[in-house]
Amino acid sequence: MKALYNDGSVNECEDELKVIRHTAAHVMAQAVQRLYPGTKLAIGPAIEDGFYYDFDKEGGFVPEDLEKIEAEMKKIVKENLKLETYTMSRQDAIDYLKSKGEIYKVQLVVELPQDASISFYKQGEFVDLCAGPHALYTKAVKAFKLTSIAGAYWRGDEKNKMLSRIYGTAWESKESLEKYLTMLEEAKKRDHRKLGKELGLFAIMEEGQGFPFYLPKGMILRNTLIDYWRELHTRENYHEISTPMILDQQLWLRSGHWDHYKENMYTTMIDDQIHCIKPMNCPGGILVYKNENHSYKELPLRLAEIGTVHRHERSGTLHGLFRVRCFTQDDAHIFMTPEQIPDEIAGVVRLVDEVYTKFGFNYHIELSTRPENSMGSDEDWELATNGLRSALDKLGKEYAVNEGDGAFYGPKIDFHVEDSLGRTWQCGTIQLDFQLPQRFDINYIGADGEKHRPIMIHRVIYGSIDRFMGILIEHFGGKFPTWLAPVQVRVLSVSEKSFDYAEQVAAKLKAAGVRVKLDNRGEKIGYKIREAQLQKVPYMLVIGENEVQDGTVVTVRKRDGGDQGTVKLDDFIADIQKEIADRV
RNA sequence: GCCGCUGUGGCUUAGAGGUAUAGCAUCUGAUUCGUAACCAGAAGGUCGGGGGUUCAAAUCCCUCCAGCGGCUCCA
Repeated sequence: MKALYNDGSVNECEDELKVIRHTAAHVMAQAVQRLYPGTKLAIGPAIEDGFYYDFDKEGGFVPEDLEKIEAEMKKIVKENLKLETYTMSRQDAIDYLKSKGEIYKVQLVVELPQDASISFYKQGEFVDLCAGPHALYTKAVKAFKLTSIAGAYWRGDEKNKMLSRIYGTAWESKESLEKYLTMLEEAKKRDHRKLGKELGLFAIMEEGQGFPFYLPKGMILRNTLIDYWRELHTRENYHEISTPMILDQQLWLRSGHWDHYKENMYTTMIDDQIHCIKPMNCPGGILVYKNENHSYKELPLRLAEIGTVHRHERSGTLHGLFRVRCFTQDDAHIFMTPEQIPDEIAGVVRLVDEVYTKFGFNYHIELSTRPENSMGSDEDWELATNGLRSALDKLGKEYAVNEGDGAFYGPKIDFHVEDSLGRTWQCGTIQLDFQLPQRFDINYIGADGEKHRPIMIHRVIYGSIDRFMGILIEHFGGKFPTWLAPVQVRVLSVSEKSFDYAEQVAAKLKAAGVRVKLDNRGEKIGYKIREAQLQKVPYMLVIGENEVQDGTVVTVRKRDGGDQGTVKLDDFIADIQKEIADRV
């Protein structure tokens, strides 16, 4: 596709969708200004999957406005206006925008570098300050839909005025648009908040905003994840500990959390002394390390903790299990010598890879560097950042760099998993920390008999077990593999004549370590199957007179494969036990 | 926190100033049935909380609470 660049040239564009979406944003702004004269424009970029434009309009927009705007946009597309571009001198641009009352655009021009070329794009009566590139004609915007209205601060700063943002999506063809909208529908069906309710996994109540309740079935899923985690960490020579939920404020002053994280911490008074509900497990882990003397021979020392933390997140940011105020980390703190850094990082990266692969996730890695408002010296930060970088390079892992997104005590490697719908979520992280060992003055005795300072890694694999569960629910759409399924088998009797045998079958399965539920209600078999299907139980065993007569067989129905025919109960048990043990 | 929208029995939902809809789930009875919903009946709601307007409020107004979308993508 050819695009119009702001030097006036027409060239093949690199990113067709981006050009279409950016032009769609202009078409939308044009439609809005036609329908609601006096509406001021802020910014309107192309984004992933679509575009938005921020408007300053008295009274904002209501949902019905979207239809009107969409209709006007279709008109503009049909008019097939030609896009033109031209530049203005700085002062002319400011004067022009001022004359039109576009105060936000004026501000944008004022903040542009002195030597910047100030370009405008024009289509019909509509003119917008813009760097382009854009489509040649408005008809390029042929497949679009406005999706939502939202508030957004001018320049993303909450001290500024709240503007009205309209989001839309735009594609190169009607088919792609349809496909995208279908994907959105599918994502909605898989929403973990919806499935969590339907499958009886967890609940969030008004009485505890951001504090999830786990229901019996959710608890099975959660414990199964923890069992798997424990097995791996035992194998990898981690030592599991548990540290208190509430600790004296002095600890948090020393760790630096009080300075850097105070607004997110809950506190409580104990005997007139401020105590903090832990928002992180690290200070506790350090106290455990400090509890005794250590030799270099013990290093690396890997202390793991299934640690529940509480953080005050702003009410508007809460979201199901993805963003909560109480969650449990599969945490570990590794204390080591500087020489051990590369191997330890590599070990964690391999472990993360093993776990994510087990769940069928693809993932990508990001390296986050020093943020503003961080503690420690430049040298330490550089050393730590290079340590992470070289570990990743040595492993040959590809990664993106996220400048300024590190923790306040050190740089980090983040793992972003991609679910079955192609969305990504940050889960695992490895953080290198030179600060806390200093602050707590921890050390080990080296081969030279002298004290040395260990280096510390903070790492999680699931991240938050709660969030990971939410991701798993959406990733599998509630259809968990057998080893994770809260109920693995439902035994369904056809009629009263098979109640007794059904009960025996269920008892045998239970004894074999299978999570089984017996359905001996006086309902038709079709009804029982429907309910088991809706609950997404992997296996259903239909028990009727045929099975009773033989006395050793069951008829198997699979959640995804339907009727599997009749097999020996012992064979079924052996197969499902293997499936569960292999965690496939 | 901020902006916008929403809030009706456990769940999904009708209702837009005049006595609270329906389906699913629940309970009771009947049915004994072979791969996604058998039939009949019953019970269940101070319409998110509080305040106001009105002869009369689920419905209009104020306020608080909660949920949802967004506030990161920078002409």
